[in-house]
Amino acid sequence: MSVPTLRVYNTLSRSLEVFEPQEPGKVRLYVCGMTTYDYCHIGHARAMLSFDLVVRYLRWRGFEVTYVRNYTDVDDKIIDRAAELGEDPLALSDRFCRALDDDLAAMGLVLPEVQPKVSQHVPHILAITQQLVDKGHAYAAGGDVYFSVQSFPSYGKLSGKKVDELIAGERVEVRDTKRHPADFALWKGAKPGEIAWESPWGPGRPGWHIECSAMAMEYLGETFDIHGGGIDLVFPHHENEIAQSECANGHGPYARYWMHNGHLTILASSAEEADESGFVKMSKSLGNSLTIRAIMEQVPAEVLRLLYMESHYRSPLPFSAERLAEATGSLDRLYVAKEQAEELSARPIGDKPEVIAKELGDDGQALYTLAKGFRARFQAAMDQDFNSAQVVGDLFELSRAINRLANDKRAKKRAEPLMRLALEAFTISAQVLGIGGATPADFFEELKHKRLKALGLAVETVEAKLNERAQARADKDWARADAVRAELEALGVLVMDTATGARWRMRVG
RNA sequence: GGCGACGUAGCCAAGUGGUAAGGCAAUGGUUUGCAAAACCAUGUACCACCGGUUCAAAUCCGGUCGUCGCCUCCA
Repeated sequence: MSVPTLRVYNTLSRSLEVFEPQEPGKVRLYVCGMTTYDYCHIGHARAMLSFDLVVRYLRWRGFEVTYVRNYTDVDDKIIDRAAELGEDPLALSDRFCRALDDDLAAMGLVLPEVQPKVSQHVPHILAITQQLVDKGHAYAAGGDVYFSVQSFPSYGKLSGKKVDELIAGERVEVRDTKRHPADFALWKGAKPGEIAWESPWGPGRPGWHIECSAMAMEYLGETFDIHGGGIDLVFPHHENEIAQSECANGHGPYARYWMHNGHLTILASSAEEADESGFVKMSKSLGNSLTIRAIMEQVPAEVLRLLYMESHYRSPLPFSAERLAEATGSLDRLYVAKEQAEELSARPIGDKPEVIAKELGDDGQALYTLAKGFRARFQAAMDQDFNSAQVVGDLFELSRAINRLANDKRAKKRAEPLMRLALEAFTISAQVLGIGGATPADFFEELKHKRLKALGLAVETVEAKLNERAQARADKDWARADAVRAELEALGVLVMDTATGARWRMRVG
């Protein structure tokens, strides 16, 4: 038997690697956070959720994780937006930092140990810049300071780009002040009226990439384990981070494993955006973004989580209203099963699950096998580059086994030990995927509440109709009862008659 | 054009060389006053295409086509 190993896809090597942290048992992780000039959209949420999964799993796996995620609060876009609104740039970014905090908290993300901001790390940034100038890797030009890509022979090792080919690219910003078109600003001289800090090269502010190097190294050291971010950051952002950091330090590696999440894509809204597949990346510049808060008004946060966890974090994820509705139904299904399991495990009967499994025949054995093996299968799947999709599939199989047993009147009475075992799977899932941890009743309530609100319906309206229907049913006036049910359905309310009275839920989509 | 990723049933989606999880949708059934939910049953997916390696490939290699991403701000 080999020791179970965690394998991680490393963008640097374009392959799955066995994960071994620099210091055994401890993981230092840096994730590129958001530039806070607006509300975050559900594409950003995917990045956040992807690394939330990574952090939670590493911890579940026994690693001690130091998680750093920054806010980029000094940036051209922030400055532009602030100027537009006549607001102080730092006040504006602070406002959106807090909005982001609210969004992420609502989604139940674990909090990083450190959440540094660029504006609080300018001295360190200047120190690194000075170091790079001193070592001949950077040069001042005008009020700016540029990093010289030609001074770093392995420039391009992350993205697979070659410096020579970047010259040819017409898309590289051409400025006379730069020695090479691909050189990038470490420090940008301030234009009149712009937010600025003093520096040996005059007043200015940090360039885009340097802040992550400064913050990552400040909290995690010159070499740390994992650096994460969206796939779009590979070039130039992460490539540049490597260059400037390894040159400043005089050694590599900067980050040992580079992890990148795939994009959320969305059906193109306009013809000129549309291509063969019809799906394009969600981004603010394409004007097709849906904010996290807008989605969370419609459905519980866990729905988004399930939707994301159903795909592997590196795959592109086509988002649509239909898929959101589908995920809502799927999550509902999981909670129906969980509720069954909770109800049937309420009263302990004191028998061992394996004994009960035998007693209850095939269905009992099936649930026992699925529930007992869940932890091992979970780890095997997650060890393979965080394969949450496989885990979700397993959860559905388990749910079906729970429901099957719960349908059997005789088995019901004896199922407690098995149901208890099955609920452990939900606990694991809740800990790591953040799915299935709520009390079913709470989940159903939240879903109802959000759907009603989205549709502008009052609970009282629904309840009045339900009462009316209950009366009609009591009178055995089926025509009347069905008519009321049809009215409710027209409103999006689905009614389910149970032994303990009618229950209802909101249709989604 | 360069670099990278991907191409699995109507849709979404796992798959760590040994003959394909799961979800949605659909059809039939059990259940129900009728429904809904749940359960059962039903899908031969030429695993994009063409070659190659192997006793054995969706899985490895090469080529072709297609899609997406990056090469400009971007999670």
